[in-house]
Amino acid sequence: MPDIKHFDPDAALDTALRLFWRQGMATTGIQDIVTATGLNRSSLYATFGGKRELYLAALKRYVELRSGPKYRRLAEDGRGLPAVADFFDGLIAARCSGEHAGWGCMAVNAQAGAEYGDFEVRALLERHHQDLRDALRAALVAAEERGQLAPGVDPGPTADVLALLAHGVNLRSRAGADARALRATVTSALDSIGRSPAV
Amino acid sequence: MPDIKHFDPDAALDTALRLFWRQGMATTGIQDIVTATGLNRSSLYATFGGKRELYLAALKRYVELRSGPKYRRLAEDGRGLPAVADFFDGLIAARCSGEHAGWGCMAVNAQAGAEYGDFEVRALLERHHQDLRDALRAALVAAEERGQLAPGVDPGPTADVLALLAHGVNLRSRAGADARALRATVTSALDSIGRSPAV
DNA sequence: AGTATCCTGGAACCACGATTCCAGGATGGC
DNA sequence: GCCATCCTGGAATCGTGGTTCCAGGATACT
Repeated sequence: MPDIKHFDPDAALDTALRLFWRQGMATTGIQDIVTATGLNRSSLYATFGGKRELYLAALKRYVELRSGPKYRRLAEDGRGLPAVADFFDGLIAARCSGEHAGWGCMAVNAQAGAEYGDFEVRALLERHHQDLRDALRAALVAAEERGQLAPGVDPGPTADVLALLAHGVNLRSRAGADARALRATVTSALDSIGRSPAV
Repeated sequence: MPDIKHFDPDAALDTALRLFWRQGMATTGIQDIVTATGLNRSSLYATFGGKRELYLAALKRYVELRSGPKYRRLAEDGRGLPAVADFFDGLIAARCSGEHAGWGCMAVNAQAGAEYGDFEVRALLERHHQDLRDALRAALVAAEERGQLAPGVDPGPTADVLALLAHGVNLRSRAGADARALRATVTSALDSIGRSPAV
């Protein structure tokens, strides 16, 4: 091994990830990434290959490191509806405050944008959606076992409803939607599937 | 008036609209529009001004001519929940079949994309969302008056939930989601707010 | 019929997009 | 300490982006 990289590829990828997340792939130039990371074009290309590969790596990183853990925790949390409520609370907090406020969900953004033309992107996003759906369903099954669900509420379709709701939250958060308003909306949705609807 | 346009501006705008709708603003080039409309760059610029103005006009046209009528019909339909169900049926049909299958909603796409950086685009989309929300609320108020809603279901927050759900449907339709699956999801959501939940 | 006005066609313009290439420098094994 | 190997910096390349300009042609009023 004659020479070694003078920078941290993971850190660089994370910087690129943030740019793609906020601005989308089409409107983020290589120059933007060069400027933000501080490293040179040559190093970028030598390390990641090209813009498409870089975006793909960033999206994969997002799905695995940002979404993945949240979904896994939801799926493994056995408390039922409280777990679902906590999941949405965390989601709204992450979307409306802190460093990434107003950025939405990178995967949702990609789905609505032209990035979606890419075959591998499609596959990643499809799996991402299924992961969310499955995690919600696991939590709802737990809720059902604990008798938390109103009669006639089926975990499967309800998980689909909540997954679409989460997509909606992600989307609206980009518009700078108020966190309290989003929480109220989610609460209303969860109330209508819970055992004793809010009186 | 010495000379008159040799083409129909509305038809040209509609062609541009379809391109922007499908591909987004960033990835649609003026050349694409020139090719699709068959008319010349000069005519395009003389008529619409520039890419940004053209996109803005297309988006406004979309909101007024495509979304607007649907929302108005929903708001004025006094039947309550059946009106909401019909609205979603029509939405899913339009998103999953016909000429625009898999295109999603232009407004939703714009919200997730970089188009959203533009001030006027933001204003248009915000109003678009409010229109949807208001229409749903009007329909839910009618449902409440007719005693169609389950106890504890409030038209206001529920309209917010359904608006986010609609956004989710629009998003997923771009992924080529199955129309029947989407209908089942929507049915599940509507059942949980209706008077007698599916047994 | 003449003419001022506007529209059309095509080329030209300029900036910025992604990508590649080459020289120079640093590294680790022998 | 030498050398093959890889990394770095910056310039160069080539295509494409949006936009503008000008000559030629068509029009409607006088």
